[in-house]
Amino acid sequence: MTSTLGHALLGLLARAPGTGYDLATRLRRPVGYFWSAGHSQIYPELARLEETGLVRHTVIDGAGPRATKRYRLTPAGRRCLRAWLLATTPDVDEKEILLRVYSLFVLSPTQAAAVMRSIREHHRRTLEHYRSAEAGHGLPQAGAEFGPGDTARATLEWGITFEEERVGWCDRLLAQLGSSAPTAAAHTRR
Amino acid sequence: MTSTLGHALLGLLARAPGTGYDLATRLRRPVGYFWSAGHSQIYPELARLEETGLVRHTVIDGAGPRATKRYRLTPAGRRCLRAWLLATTPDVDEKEILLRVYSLFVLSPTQAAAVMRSIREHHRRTLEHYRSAEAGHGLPQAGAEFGPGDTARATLEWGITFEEERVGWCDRLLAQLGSSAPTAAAHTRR
DNA sequence: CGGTCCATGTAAGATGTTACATGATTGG
DNA sequence: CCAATCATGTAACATCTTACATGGACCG
Repeated sequence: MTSTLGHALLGLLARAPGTGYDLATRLRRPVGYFWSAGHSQIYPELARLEETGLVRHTVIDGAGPRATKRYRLTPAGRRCLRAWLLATTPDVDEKEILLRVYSLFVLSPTQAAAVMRSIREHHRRTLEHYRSAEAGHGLPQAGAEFGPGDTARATLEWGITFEEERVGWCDRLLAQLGSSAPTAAAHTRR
Repeated sequence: MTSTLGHALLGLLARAPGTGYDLATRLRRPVGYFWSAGHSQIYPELARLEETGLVRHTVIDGAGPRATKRYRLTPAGRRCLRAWLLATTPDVDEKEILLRVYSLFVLSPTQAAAVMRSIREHHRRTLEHYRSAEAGHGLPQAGAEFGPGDTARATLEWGITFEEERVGWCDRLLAQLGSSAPTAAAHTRR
């Protein structure tokens, strides 16, 4: 029911309470390194989250012509965030994956490791797909001229590099999580 | 004036003519590795491109209850695509960068190299920014507990790895462009 | 005879961006 | 005095996703 932006806000509020304005700047940096939203999206979303009982505000004194509202996460909001992180994800997009990782600290290390393993698996599968596309039907081999085949190959190679790095990144995070979890051995050759 | 999707379609048609349906599948794979659009976006966009004179269709026989239309790029469409590729871009997003590279073959190697250098510069600057964020004010160092600092660092490290790889990728493409014809002529293919 | 591929379109809804609107305080 | 920062909201617009609608050909 709750949108991606809603979960992003819950994740930010899980770190510390804040005003809508504050959340907007915290979205720009550091979350903004991979995703952002304008304040015109944030204010209505906070109102919606409050209606659902996931956040709650108290009026504090501050600048601005209207009341300054400090929002904080409710226990129900924290439960909602945890449930979202643990939900089996069909085919998530980039920003959502990074957003999940960003909020992963609300879970126990064991649960966090489980989420990371499923993210790793997702990237590993995509990587396999790209590699078979590269080997398969294929892009014409580079000739003397720089042509459509070269630019198509360039974008595919980018995808391969990207996914390889992502799998490695997942592995590093899993190691940090102190998981003795055996990650399906024998990974990425190339 | 023309949207990103419009330029994507022009880029696809620069490779080969095709129906809307065909363009939709060509967007899914291989372009879809980094960006995609549904047919409900594509059909109206093709109509708009035709109004502007950037594409033109001829009715061919095919399946479906309606007329099957094969679209092809007009000379004006090719000019528009080239102009878009060469336009100085303020702060482009990921999908747009990869889309540019994908269509880069319509430019001369010299022009393509210039575009790649500006893309490289963009990534290098972002990388610098991330690195100073990492060194600077900073994320608390890893403690015994896995906490918000660790997930924030993880996403930042991802950004750094990502941009590093991108710069390297640009360099490899530039090398390929350099070894290809340094002669500025005969780029009017097809 | 049911599913998938071809093929084109419209409509409704969610999400994201840009602009309008207001106003106090602080610093150059 | 001009600009930026804090602070909240609405409105209009662009874009993206999902669903509705139609129908022939071919395969199992």
